[in-house]
Parts: sequence; C-alpha cells; structure tokens
Amino acid sequence: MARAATTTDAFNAVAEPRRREILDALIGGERTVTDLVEVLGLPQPLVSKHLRVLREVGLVDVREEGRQRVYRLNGHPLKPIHDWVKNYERTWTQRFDRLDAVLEELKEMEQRNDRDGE
Amino acid sequence: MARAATTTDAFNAVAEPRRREILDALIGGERTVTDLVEVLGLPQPLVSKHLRVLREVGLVDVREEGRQRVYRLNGHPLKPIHDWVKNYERTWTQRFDRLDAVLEELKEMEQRNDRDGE
DNA sequence: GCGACATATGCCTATATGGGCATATGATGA
DNA sequence: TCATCATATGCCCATATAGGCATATGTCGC
Repeated sequence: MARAATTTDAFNAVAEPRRREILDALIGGERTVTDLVEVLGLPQPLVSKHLRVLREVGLVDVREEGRQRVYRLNGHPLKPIHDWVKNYERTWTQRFDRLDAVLEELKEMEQRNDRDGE
Repeated sequence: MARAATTTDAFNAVAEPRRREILDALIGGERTVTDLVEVLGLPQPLVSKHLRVLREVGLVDVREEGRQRVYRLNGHPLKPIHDWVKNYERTWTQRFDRLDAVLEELKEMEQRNDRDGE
C-alpha cells in the first residue's frame, strides 16, 4: 500500500505546509483564489489543487460570487487533531517534566516487575 | 515533486494512524518492540519501520536493554502541531460560534468595500 | 458576440510511501 | 558452539503525491 491519500484525514491534508498557510490566511476572513495566490506567492493552478484537497476534507467551504470563488475556513475537522495532540501537552510543559519523570520511573519499575514475575 | 517525506515533520510523521497508535501506547510508559507488536497487532517489521520514522523525527528515544530495545515517548516535536491547531480551537467551540459569525460578516463587508473601492 | 478575467482540470514526471516477505544482525542461555 | 529470541533491513510492488504547464470552463464588460 502507498501512503494514505491526502484527502483521507485532516491529519493528512494538513501535513502539507502550503495547505496550512492557506488555512492561516483564511483565519482573517474569506478570501478569493486570487487573494490566496497573492498571499502565498504560488502559481494559481497549484493553489486551486490545494484548495480542492482542503474542500474534500471539509476544511474550507466555497461560495460563488460572480466569476470568483470565495473560500471560507471551517475548522471543525481540525478538532480531532487538537484532541489527540492535547494528550501530549504535558510532555513539553516545563512544570510537568519533573512529575513525568517520577511517574515514568514508577511505571518502569512496575513493568520490570511484571516482566520478571512472568 | 512528490509528497514531503514522512520524516520531514512531526506533522508528516503523525499523519499515519499506526504511528499515532504507537505514540499513544507509549504514553503509558516505556515499551519494548514486542510489546508494541502485541498492542498494535501488526507484523514486527512494520512496527520497526514505523518506529524508525518516529525516531528520525525525534518523537521516540530508544534504549538498549539486552536483546530488547526499549522505546520511550518524547512529545516535544508535537508542540508545533499543538501551537498551530490551537489557533483554530474557537472554530468548533460552541461559545464562539455566534461571535465568529458576526466578526466574519463584518470582515466580509470590509473586504467587499475594499474590492469595490479599488 | 467577443476578448479579458477567474478558476479548475488534465496530463506529465519524480519520488517515496506502507506493507509483504525473507533475511541480516545481535544477544542470550545451555 | 549453537539454536533461539529480539529487532532491524533489504527488496518488491502499487499507489498517488506536489508541482509544472497547457487548456477547458465559465463570467464579466462592452
């Protein structure tokens, strides 16, 4: 099997830095494709392709306005990422580093006992 | 160009669900490769390969203990993900939905004025 | 109707992935 | 020394990606 499609997940869609840039640009409000092309400094077809991926995972919505398409952010699909990564927050929070060290040492001892006991 | 390597980023490394499972398993404390194989129910070579990726982006550290390798979680590389996705939290927080709607409408009006004014 | 504008799609290439399988490497205990 | 266990690597394949470029589609003003 190859890598999972970029349109599988928010996780996969957002692994691309340009796509994150697009979303970042949309935080400020709705943007036209041309707006985004200018902000990102990328060729228009490439931006359209990235937008397609974002659309397919539901991270953006489109609205037609004359000959332009206005893109709007929809962050909901990012919630799973937030929820997942939140569980690791204490790993880099200075305040918990000592506590973590102690807890992990305790767990190691338990595991070592379990292994030896079997 | 192809997609960025999985070892480029925590973003890319973590796009793989099995790799997230491995990290999740390591939250409970250090684990042996065999432990992980049992927990994930995957063939050992595959687990070793995923571990390699996680090692290369610094998400896990290894320690040799006899003929086993004991893997330990290192969440620090996840911080950029957390920091990035945090900016989108209000998108799915019910409490802010109304406010966001109003703000976005205001911004739309401004943009429309800007566009028409040019 | 027509030419300019805005956007999406198609086709092409290089790349490296996830997984399957066999095997190399290394440590252990008898 | 040798068989066994624990782990990592190598080779194979199918897949689809990001980007480049040309072009299709659709809309506007005139």
